[in-house]
Amino acid sequence: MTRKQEIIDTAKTLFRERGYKSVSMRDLAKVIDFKAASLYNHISSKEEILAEIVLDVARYFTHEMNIIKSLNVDAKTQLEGVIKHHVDLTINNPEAIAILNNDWMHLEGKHLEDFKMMRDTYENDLRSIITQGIEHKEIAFQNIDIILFSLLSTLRTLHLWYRKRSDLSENDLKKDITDILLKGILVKS
Amino acid sequence: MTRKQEIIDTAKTLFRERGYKSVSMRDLAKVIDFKAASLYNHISSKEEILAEIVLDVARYFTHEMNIIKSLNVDAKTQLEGVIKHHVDLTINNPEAIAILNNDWMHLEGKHLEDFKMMRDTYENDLRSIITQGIEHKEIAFQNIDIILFSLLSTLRTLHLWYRKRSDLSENDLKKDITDILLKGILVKS
DNA sequence: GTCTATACCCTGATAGAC
DNA sequence: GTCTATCAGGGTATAGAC
Repeated sequence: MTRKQEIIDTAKTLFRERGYKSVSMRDLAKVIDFKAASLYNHISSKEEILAEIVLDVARYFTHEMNIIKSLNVDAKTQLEGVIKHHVDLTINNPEAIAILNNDWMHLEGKHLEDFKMMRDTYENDLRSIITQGIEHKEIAFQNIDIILFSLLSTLRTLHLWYRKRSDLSENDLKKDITDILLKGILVKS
Repeated sequence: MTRKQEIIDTAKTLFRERGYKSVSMRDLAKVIDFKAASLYNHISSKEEILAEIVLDVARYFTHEMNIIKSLNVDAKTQLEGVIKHHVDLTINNPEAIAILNNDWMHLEGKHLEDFKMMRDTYENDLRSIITQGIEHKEIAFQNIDIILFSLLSTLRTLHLWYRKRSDLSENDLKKDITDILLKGILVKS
């Protein structure tokens, strides 16, 4: 692991616990037994650390969504795929998801622009899947935005709950979350 | 409106937009055409402003939950009541809900303790309602914590979505949210 | 690549004149 | 009750020795 990666990993933990704005470069340096000035040999600014954390996850979500879109399967299967990769990421990188949720607003300039673009594209792609599901009568409930909102609310805050209930196996979690999110949406078959 | 209330109302807007830690007392003072020092004639610290905002909402939720518990109605009706007062508060005080979600961790001492106590009590009350619903066969899905999590995730982040879709009437929002949250949980009748 | 020293600015908060 | 002046501390970041 490079020094830069060590800095980012440490920042992930601290940013999640206390929030980006509440963690100083001195705090960060202390954890890895450095002086704050030394951090700047590996990163160019505090905001760069935030951007690496947040944009990395955002790119991952974008990538996964593109795979799902390319599969040419029905809406239900696509939604299952979306839920699956949210759960995967929640388990493998909960800090990054928490930071993305809470501190994306502290990105600056092009980082902020890129983030918003990826987020909006992701939401639009998901909306398209839902619309398709309604057209093909796979989805019963008619209000597209409410479905979109309800799905994303649950998936984006999953990390808060997995923390308390990490005794749940990955597979059980996937099954239960998929059940509760889709059974209310899908036409009973 | 007292001066103190004016300060708190202004803080609500700023804290929501930029986060508690990113808003300085000078920022706050500037908006209401004050010098920062003058704020301290009305409030004793920055954290007191946060506490007033957050604990106010927390007390409101606690109060509403106590009313619902006292009603002696079935679980479905109780859940509808919970959803209703979340929607009410989202429409009437979205800033406070956003700040509660994002910045409660910056409360200190007794304020922090009180907040956590009220939050935990609320979650336990809601869990009891769900448990009761399962026992009385009103609720089909069996995993109590997943139901609790899914409900609260959606209700707590409703403010993010109402902002974008404030064209929705209050009643339509209540109906649609109640539908999507309960139809997946309740036994088809 | 890490350190010490430090620049420069912003922070919450207080003292005391008016 | 508002102001000016100020304090003590902490923020990000850089310069330059080693």
